[in-house]
Amino acid sequence: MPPEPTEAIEQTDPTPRPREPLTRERIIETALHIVDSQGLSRLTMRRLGDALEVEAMAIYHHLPRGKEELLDGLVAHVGIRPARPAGPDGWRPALADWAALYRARLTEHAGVLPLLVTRRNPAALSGTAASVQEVLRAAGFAEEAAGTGAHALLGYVLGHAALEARGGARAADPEGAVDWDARFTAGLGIVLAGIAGL
Amino acid sequence: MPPEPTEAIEQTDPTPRPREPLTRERIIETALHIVDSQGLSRLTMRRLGDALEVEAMAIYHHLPRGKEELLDGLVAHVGIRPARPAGPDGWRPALADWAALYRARLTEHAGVLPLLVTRRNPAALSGTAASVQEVLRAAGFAEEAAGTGAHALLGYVLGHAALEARGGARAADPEGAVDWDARFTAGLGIVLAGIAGL
DNA sequence: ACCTGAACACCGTTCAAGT
DNA sequence: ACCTGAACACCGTTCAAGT
Repeated sequence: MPPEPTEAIEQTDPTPRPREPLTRERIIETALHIVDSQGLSRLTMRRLGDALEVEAMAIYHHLPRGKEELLDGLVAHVGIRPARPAGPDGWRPALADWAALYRARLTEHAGVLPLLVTRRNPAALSGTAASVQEVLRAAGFAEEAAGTGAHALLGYVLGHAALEARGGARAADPEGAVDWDARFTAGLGIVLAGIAGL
Repeated sequence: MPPEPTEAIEQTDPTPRPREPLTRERIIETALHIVDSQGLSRLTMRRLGDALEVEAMAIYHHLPRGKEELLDGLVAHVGIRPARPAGPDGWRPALADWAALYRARLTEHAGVLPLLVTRRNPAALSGTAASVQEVLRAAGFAEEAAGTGAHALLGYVLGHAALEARGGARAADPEGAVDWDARFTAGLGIVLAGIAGL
């Protein structure tokens, strides 16, 4: 018995099912997957198109500013902001939780870290700093102290994540491995204690 | 009276004088100048060759690993390490001075900041961390405390420089300009006080 | 030893064209 | 509206060749 025609076509044609439609969200998530698995330098519009099963030029229809907009999207995608705490003394655990979570996301997606430092996406980093400052201000800190604390904390988290992500910075410790979790937490304690003393 | 022949040649020939010979040092300094004035993205081997009045391919003779080696050279060129203090209590001013100097270099050459986060040049950042840790260890800190302090301080300096360099991170301060010098010094005080309490 | 010229395999992006 | 194909002006890097 000969095979049913349409079935035979479906088996030989390499792309039988209609593809999921391209969206900004799907493009950025696929790009992040490439960065995580292959590194930032291997994220090209052509390779991204391949991963999306589409020609590279189709991406420009959803991200008119091209690769610039793609990289800005990656930065915004990994960033998170602190939640406003309930009680008046809740700022310290709230910021400690946020810092731990932010650090986890940054080390998880270490490939985007250089973008945080390069991109002039004003909303990304300054918005995060503003949120931290607002938490401190709501807890009763003066404007200037809240600003100092926000930059000290965000700076520490970013910088420590950079040290971790590079795997380097072993700090004269040739044989033993550094316990980065413990080290981050200890440094975080230093910064938070210093902010409390403002 | 007709002009003296060799002089006439010197006036019409566009490249009369013998060029300074190419060296690794001169290549890296010229590259840094391009990064400072035009941005990291405009540093290309061809443009660097133009600036050196040489074909791009000549650079490979002095930097066999090509652009990779060039970028590593830039990172090493802007980095500085803390000096070992004289007295036993000198660690705090010594590290404060170093931090201020390092921050100044990083913001001056903001274009190389992304490279510090990207480059897997193990000697660059880990060597700096090791030097800071050694200053603390020599001041009597235990191994683990010295490591924590070194990473906290270096992390803060790197992260704060990143916040500054992006100009962003205005922290809910739409109208007024941030006094970055004062803010860096205040945050540095927080971190150093925290280290002293270890 | 040091530099050049031509070539290769890539990039990001445009633009007219297809459906 | 959404995607494609061909083209343009660039990249980093190689390699044989010049001096």
